[in-house]
Amino acid sequence: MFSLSKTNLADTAVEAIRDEILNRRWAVGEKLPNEATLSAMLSVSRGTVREAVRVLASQGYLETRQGSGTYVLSAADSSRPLTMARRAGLRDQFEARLALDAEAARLAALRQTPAVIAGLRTLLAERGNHEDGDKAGFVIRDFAFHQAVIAASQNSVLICMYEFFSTLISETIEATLGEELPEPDMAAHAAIVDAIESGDPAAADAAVRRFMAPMLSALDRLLLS
Amino acid sequence: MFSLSKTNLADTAVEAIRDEILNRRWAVGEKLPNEATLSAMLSVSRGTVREAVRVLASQGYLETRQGSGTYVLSAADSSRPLTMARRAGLRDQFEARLALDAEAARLAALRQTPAVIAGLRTLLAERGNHEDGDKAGFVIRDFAFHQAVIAASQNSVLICMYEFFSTLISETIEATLGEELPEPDMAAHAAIVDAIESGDPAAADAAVRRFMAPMLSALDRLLLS
DNA sequence: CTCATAAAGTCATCTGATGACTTTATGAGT
DNA sequence: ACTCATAAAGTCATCAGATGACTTTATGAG
Repeated sequence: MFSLSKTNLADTAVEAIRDEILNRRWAVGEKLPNEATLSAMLSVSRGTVREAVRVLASQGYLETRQGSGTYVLSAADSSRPLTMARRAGLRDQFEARLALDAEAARLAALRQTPAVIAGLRTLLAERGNHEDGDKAGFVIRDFAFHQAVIAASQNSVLICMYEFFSTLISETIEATLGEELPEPDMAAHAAIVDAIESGDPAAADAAVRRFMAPMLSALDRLLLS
Repeated sequence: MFSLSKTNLADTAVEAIRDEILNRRWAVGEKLPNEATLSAMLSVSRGTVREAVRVLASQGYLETRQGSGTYVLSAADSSRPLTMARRAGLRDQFEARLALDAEAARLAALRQTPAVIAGLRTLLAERGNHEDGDKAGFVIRDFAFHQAVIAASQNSVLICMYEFFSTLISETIEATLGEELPEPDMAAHAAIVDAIESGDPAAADAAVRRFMAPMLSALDRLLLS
């Protein structure tokens, strides 16, 4: 976790410059000192400064203009969204999942076909029930089912969002196992598929909310105690 | 949009190496040729190769081990979700926005306070109406209002998702201006705030859906014609 | 005051060299 | 044969200096 002294100079330089940017040492649009000066400030060679600057440029913090200088492009922490989301409370994670799952179910209901419904039922059958044994495998199969619901929405942006936050979502699934959270049973899962098959978006939305409700209220009870 | 020939050598090297990684030229865990060989392969100096490798290492593709070599860490395209989402159809983008906005409105209704409601109304007043003049400024102010609704949900994951896809969302807002899409007026925006103030999550959800419905159906008409 | 031109400033790239670390080869001792 | 310390080779990390390309600023003639 810590990288005190064991990291190389270039990475140290990246950190140093990034910190200065985030601390608004230079305003957005402002020009940084030239490479020679930076190299003197950080006590590293110009080549090392260039490696650091190029990394920060590739991450959107800086922009170099040949013949002119190096400029601050943005002081926004681009990696913050994901890391912050990971640190967020479980309650927040469930609520965010609900937003994606519910909307996807709505769209899936509007666009359902017999083939897709059959695919969902197959995945549900393969998923089986959780029996303390293969926890990791169960998480994967459970996630596959939920991902298939998202895919059934045929909305590429939702699919991307789900993929982007997939590690997060796997963690919420994992959290329900082995904890005091009620793991939704087969019937609750099947209800979602049934609602999608009915073609009624509101019903599909409601099915997902009924599915998540026990977990959320159990979570509230845990947080209060 | 294209950067044919105008790009510098180091960026070209990054592209070249990244492409080879994504095309599985080297398996995950496999060692790349050493710096001297890469520099010969790409016809650039060793320093340029180092800059490229360090960028790819900072993005999680490569890992360098001093004294040993450079290894492929992952062949997964980490930027795919965002770029794919950007390429998605406008309809998909609106639907995804609806998922986040609707759920955020629900939560905001549950957690509303007079201060937050007042803040939303202030933002709405500042936003004003679109009058052909300052298009960029209007987009920023409109986005600020929608972002404030998300913030009112007090859900950090939703806030992160919104921030992550903020460029996408700005584009959907921009798309409604100057196009044949109906731009929701002040009353439609105010209705969302009113619903949140009422404290009824279902009403807040419905308000957002009513808000988006005209845009979605207009979009459908455009796509059919 | 205008504008072409020179000068200065800065990044882009190359070359060569040295140090640090890792991996592999070696060979003596058992 | 086997073990293991040691040497050798391979590789990345870093530095220093030099040249070219591009941008910005200063200059001076008209």
